[in-house]
Amino acid sequence: MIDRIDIKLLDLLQRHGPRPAAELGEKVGLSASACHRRIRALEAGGIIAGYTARLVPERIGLGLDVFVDISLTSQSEEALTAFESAVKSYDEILECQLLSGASDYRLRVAARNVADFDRLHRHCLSRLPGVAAMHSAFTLRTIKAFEGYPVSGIDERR
Amino acid sequence: MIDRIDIKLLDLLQRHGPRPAAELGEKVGLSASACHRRIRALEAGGIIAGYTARLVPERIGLGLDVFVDISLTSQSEEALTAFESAVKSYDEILECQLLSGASDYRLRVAARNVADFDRLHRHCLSRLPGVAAMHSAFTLRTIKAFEGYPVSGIDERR
DNA sequence: CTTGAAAAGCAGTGAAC
DNA sequence: GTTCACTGCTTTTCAAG
Repeated sequence: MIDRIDIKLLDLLQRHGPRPAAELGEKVGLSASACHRRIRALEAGGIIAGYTARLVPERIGLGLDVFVDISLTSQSEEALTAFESAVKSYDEILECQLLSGASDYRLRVAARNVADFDRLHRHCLSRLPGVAAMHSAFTLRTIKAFEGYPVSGIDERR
Repeated sequence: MIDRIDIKLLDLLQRHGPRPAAELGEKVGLSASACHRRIRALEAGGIIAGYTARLVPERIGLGLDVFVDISLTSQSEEALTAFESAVKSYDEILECQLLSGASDYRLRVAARNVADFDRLHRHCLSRLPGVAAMHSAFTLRTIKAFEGYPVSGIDERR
């Protein structure tokens, strides 16, 4: 269902967005309309969820990137649900996963600076329900920022 | 320099990508060309780094999301540099940060499944230079996936 | 059923106000 | 910041493989 050309397309789309489809077609050796059809198919097939602008966090004043690991006092269905819906309601929480291992949840938070993180901590993190312990780790330096999934290996992976 | 309209624009661009600028303009109360000019200014100002297609990892066979925390045997300049350039060379490593706290580095890795992660572990992680200890945490469930920075608070943050 | 060329429509782009 | 006009991309159509 997904062939080499689709993989190339996905790679280009991840790197450069939906810029002139004709150009994309040229790069993968496809006519403009054929390329257009494939992209629409990838969108319709739920492989492409949508398109976004990649913002530079420093340039919008969000220079501090923090991981917050949290364990809960209770693992009951209600406790998890309450915690998760609180997490979803805060825009400042960028990501949240339930992890294997020691801590239960890992959040990712962006703040302007340490003082702003303190504000976030009081205003948002401390209001999350059922928190037993919280541990923050600051990003000192980003070696590699997320820039898309490795798509070239899809065929080997199927 | 960045006003309310820019903030609205950034928010829309993060959510929906660079889709018809005329539509964007309408939503923020701007003519098509005024909107276009603002977007170009945001791009030229380095606030917008580019555009990407958001892929659904499960649909490209990458159902397993893993954090790998790593500490090094040496903190020397050379050791850090060697480690970091190795990290950058592997496409399978999606992200990498230098963190405060116990572990030195945190990587994020996407794999097809547990067996594929094992392959990655042997083929890529174990080849990183100067690793003293490695600890992996699997994402059991994603409560909130990254969908852009909270842009509405920028003006308060300046 | 799929592909590519061409036509029609519409959005992006720049100049003038 | 807006209007207008033009260029060029996207999208549809249609005919051929």
